Amino acid sequence: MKLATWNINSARARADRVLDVLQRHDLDVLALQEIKCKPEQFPREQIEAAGYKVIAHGFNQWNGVALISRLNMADVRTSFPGQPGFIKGSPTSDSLFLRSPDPEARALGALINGVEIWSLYIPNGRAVGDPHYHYKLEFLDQLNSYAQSTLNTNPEAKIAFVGDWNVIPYDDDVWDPSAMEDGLYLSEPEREAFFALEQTGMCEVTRNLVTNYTYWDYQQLRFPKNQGMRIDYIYASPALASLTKTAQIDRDERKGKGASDHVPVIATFTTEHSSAEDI
DNA sequence: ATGACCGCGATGCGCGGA
Repeated sequence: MKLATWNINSARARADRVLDVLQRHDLDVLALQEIKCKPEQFPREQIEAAGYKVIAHGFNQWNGVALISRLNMADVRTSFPGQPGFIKGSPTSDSLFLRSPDPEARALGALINGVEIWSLYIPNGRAVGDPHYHYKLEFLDQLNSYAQSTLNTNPEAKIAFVGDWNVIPYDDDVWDPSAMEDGLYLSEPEREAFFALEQTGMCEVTRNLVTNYTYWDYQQLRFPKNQGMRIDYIYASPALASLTKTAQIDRDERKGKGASDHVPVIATFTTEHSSAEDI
């Protein structure tokens, strides 16, 4: 199975690039973040004509996630158990948290070829100590709890958490750590919440196979100067991680007019009944 | 050139992104 994750920064503005990426990399599954539209606005015609199924989840111009797959998608869910919501004016205290009954469109899961795949858009956090920062940490903590309980029930489960994590795990994952406003993305609580997934057995599978950034800001010539950040990752459960074959980043996708500020992160797994090249 | 923010909805800017 060839799986990619990509923060597309508007599906409508980049419909042609989505189709290009699907076909250029011969993807089985593409998880998108920041589609910035409602499901009925998603540009699905060309993609479906190319033989893919599309599931989109979005409420408005903010956030939004999607799954595109040439394989069947079952058990679709638009939030994970415990996923927090955000209510404007929420207190910063962790104990008085933010549990809106309607989480934002930041998670979409489906069972594809025996793998439970989640397209995830972790909250930005805005600033250390901001209510959105606590929201971000709670989101990661609840995702961790979900992984833990799922793997407790079935240690052999094949699970993939893919997406835009908005965390810089190591200082080498950014061109200049001091450039981050007040240390957002690299604060210890954010890193601890990111790495806590490893304690459930989940493993980030691109770390040792590629060294490249996945995001370059549109401003200040960040891409030509290669001043980027590596914040898009693929976590896999033990049963899936052991099947990892390759990982890559499509850096060329950042070039030219009309690029997203993120590039696709791609991994292949030797799962059964998938594309011919996986045999 | 890989090149000097972008997308969205609502309008003539503000918000959010990172």
